[in-house]
Amino acid sequence: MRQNFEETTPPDLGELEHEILRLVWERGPVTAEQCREGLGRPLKDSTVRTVLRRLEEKNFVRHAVDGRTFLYEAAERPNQVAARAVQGILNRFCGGSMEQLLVGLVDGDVVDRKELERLAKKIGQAKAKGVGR
Amino acid sequence: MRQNFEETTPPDLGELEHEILRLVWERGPVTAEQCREGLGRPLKDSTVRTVLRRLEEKNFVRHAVDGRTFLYEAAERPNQVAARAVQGILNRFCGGSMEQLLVGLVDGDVVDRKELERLAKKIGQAKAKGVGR
DNA sequence: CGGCGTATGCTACAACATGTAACAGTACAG
DNA sequence: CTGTACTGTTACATGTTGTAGCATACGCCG
Repeated sequence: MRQNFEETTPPDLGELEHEILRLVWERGPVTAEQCREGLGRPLKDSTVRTVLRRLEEKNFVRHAVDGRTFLYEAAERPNQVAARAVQGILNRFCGGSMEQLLVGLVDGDVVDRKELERLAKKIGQAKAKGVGR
Repeated sequence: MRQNFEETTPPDLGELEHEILRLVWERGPVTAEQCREGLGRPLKDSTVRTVLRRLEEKNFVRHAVDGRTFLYEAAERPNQVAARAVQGILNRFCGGSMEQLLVGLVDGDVVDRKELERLAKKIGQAKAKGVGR
């Protein structure tokens, strides 16, 4: 009965799932084997495959088929996943108020007041600049 | 092996834990019984007590003793919990870059570009206003 | 004083999530 | 046609969360 507030919260990811997702992000399309090599620990490839499959079920990655090998790539960019996660937090803890959230971030020293202002301004000005999808 | 990235990520909360925590926030110090009444569903009081105890273990609430009754109150305000959660996301998905996070929020339509700028400016100006702890 | 009602403390248990892996099946290289 | 490299399926131990029962303690009423 994992949390799934208003369909926006990504399901939780475990530590290993995270590590592997990170690898997929960093190294573009990867095979399970390449993933396994990228990890610090020596895990069986079946382990890595299982995790990749779960990540795919959760729609964090997809795979293409190259010959008979799966090439995994991320389904979303990290900051989009982050955005969805934040959306969940926003709803859960801040009653949807972005202002409350930002105030919390500043109060909690997650970001400096001035820094936030600067970044927001910067982003605000970079209008429909082709950074997006 | 629940995620606990750099000691900043709050442990996950289940749906019921959330509901109850929300009640504690909304109704100030409450007894387990009052909590139970506040819930929509009819849950046994032992259920509510268990959840409250777990919330306390996770440091989301504390309790004072009034006679032989526990009065639960939140340990942190919601937006502080939110801030810690966001900190975790920031580390996990954005390599700690607040800019990346904000860009994601705007890209993902979690907040409007202009709105973000407006809020940031507002917060930036409300200097050491006595809103804090 | 003794029982009742009300709280708390401790324990339990099912369902699900996650880490970890074995084993089976299958298709291509030689 | 046989081994090798992949995928598909299944399993299992642990930890988390929802949900609750039972034992126990303490003060009040008669």
